Amino acid sequence: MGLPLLANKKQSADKHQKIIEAAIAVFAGNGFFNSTVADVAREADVADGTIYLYFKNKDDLLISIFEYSMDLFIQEAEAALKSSSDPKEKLREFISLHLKLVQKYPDLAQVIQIELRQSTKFMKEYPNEKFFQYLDIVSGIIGDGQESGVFKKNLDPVILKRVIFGAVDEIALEWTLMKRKRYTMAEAADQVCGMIFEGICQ
Amino acid sequence: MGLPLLANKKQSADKHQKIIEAAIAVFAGNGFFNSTVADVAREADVADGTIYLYFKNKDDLLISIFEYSMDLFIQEAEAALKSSSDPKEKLREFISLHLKLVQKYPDLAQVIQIELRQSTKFMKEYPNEKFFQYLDIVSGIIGDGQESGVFKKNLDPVILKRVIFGAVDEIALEWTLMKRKRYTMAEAADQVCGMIFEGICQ
Amino acid sequence: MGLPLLANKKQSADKHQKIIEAAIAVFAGNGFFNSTVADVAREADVADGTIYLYFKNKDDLLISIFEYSMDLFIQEAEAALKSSSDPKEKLREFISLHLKLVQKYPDLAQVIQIELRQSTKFMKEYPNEKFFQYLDIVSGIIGDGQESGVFKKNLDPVILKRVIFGAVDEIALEWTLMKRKRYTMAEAADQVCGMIFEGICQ
Amino acid sequence: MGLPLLANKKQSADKHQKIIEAAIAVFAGNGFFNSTVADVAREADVADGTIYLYFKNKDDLLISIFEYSMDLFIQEAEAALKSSSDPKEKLREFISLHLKLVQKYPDLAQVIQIELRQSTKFMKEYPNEKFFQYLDIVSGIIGDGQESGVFKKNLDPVILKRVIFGAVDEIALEWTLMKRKRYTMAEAADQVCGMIFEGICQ
DNA sequence: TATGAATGAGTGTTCATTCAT
DNA sequence: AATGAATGAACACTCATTCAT
Repeated sequence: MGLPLLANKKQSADKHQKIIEAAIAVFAGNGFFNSTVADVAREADVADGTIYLYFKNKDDLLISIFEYSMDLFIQEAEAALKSSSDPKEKLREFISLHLKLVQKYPDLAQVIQIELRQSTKFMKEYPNEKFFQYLDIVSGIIGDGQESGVFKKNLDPVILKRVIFGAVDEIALEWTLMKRKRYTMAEAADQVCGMIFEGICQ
Repeated sequence: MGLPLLANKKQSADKHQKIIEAAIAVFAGNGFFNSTVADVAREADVADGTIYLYFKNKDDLLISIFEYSMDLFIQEAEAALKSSSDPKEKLREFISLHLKLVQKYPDLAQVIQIELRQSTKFMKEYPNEKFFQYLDIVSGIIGDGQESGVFKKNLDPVILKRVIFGAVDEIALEWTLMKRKRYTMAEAADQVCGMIFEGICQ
Repeated sequence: MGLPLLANKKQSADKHQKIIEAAIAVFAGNGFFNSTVADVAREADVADGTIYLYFKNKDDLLISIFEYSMDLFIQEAEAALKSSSDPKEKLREFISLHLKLVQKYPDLAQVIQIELRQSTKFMKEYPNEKFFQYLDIVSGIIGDGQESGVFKKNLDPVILKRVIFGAVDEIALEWTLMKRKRYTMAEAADQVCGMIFEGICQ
Repeated sequence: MGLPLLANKKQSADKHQKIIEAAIAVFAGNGFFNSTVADVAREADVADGTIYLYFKNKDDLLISIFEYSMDLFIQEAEAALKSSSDPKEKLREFISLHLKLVQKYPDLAQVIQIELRQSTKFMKEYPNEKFFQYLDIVSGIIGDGQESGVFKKNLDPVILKRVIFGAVDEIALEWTLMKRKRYTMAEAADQVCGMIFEGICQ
């Protein structure tokens, strides 16, 4: 009696996951608004109605993708950042990781970067905690660096975290949309780190 | 005989402009997909059908906003950049200008930054020349700076222009979406320039 | 002062005629419902609004075509039927004429045969006098023929006129729609007359 | 487990049929172009969207009516024609049957005769096979009759089948549109057969 | 749980008609 | 008389969501 329940729970989790993954693929391919719930259902190989057993509505599906992916990103980031204690190395690691993740999960990245922003409703109303949590990894590193004297103290971490995220994310976005890749992610990471650390002036 | 024609032309241009402006306001407020053509018509104080006398369809309206705004941005940027010949000053001017423009035309900025990116179709299919033209102002400045020895030569202008644009645009985006402004655009411009020019390392 | 008026009247009549002819061409090509008033205006080389100076509405345009064409058909039929006094010859003449007219005015024929029938409203509500007048040419001939003993007296002219018209009109319709003509109208006229006069039995 | 599926299939077929019948009634009453899909839905007592579960679009509904009715006609005709082997009797049977069918399914007949012809697109583009199949029943009978010497050999079956169909169909059409019936279908059948077999000449 | 047929509100778009010029 | 810009009602079609099975 316990086992079947467990089995069901697992099956249930599997189906939830299956739908999430289907939604990521579908939304990345066609855009959130141009995709139908039926498209997602077909991709996930479930009935339309089944989606509503796992998600409140279509918007909830998008939000769930976001939370799922931010959890994934945060988890991977925290794991990766343990290896080093030097703020500079940590920041390099973070930038490199973000770009790697975009490369590893291109559909996911596209949904996050493009489709999510589309929903003004989402951007304005949804308490975007997970994203701030992700961003705060950056401001944490900056704060540590400023304390230990590695980074300049006159730079405002609130602004800086956005500047760094924006720079890295724009590169990631371009890379996602580019058909013929003109540079590797490793090259891009080097360039971005170079610029952020030392600036562009001679 | 010539005058009425002129008047008509002007009136016609006025109505075109009126619809564009209405669309910017509506799309910024609700998002492109959540706005109806009827909403735009109401805002522009014209009949629904009138929209279709000036624009092919709803998508065309979005694209027109984009072209209109990029023209505006490019024009303002070129005017502003004439004042100085120092690449560093020019870049500072450009960054400052972009942020000022976003502040001056917040609805327009929001449509460009958010609504436009939503349309995967748009991002993937529309030959995004005007945007590249805008971006190329940055790579032009970088190129000049590298030639004259002001900027480091080992940085790839193709990547760099994106990094700079991403950093600036993310700040602009956050500022647009922030309800209670926690910093001024001038402060932000200083911080961004500081980081870009000299880097974040001590 | 008299002349310009006359000239205007003539010009006015010309424009009326021009619109009728444009409407015939457009409706024949695309069907009444798939054609727009603007299409007709363009074809007639007048402004959209001008159509409404000469016709009450789009339906009126169709009815006017019908009346115009039936007048034309009746006029040509009456002229042609004067030449002979033999009912059999007259009927042969009528059949031949109808087919010739369809061949001569294919667009007109198509509008009458197809587009007119579409409008149930028209078929049911419009007092279809002109068409009955045309049909009555046939019953007149039959009546004469029965009186003079050329045609069988036990046939009901009311039914018969329809049978004959239906037979002829179906041939005309097929001929109008056929792309590669497989028989000439003269052949068809011969066959139809042969059948109607002598029947199909050996 | 099998039964519910069967029930569903049957129910599904029922709904398809229900919509077809509603469409026939609505199109016959108002004409295809003057009827809305919502009208059909209301008549069929289903939601607007349901129509699109069974038919591709409004045109498809019209075409489906056509195919449905031609199948019905062909089936009834083939059944009726088995009883006799005499070409003359067979032709009489066919004519009588066509008129009876029009009387039995007046709405259907009207849609076929009138509404279908309206759509130039349909008449020109739709590969009208079913209708030709129906017409070919007539040419088959004629061919047999000519072979067996019952019908004149100099008459072209291609033209003749149209002449006969046109004659019969015009009678049917008039009868459908006539409000006060001035003759019975049986009378009409007799008259038509008399004329077709023996001609109108004394 | 899972299904998928059914729903019906919602919307982009067309076009007959009007009317100020 | 003639224009054609403007109107706004109308409609085909879509799709998120529900619910009986």
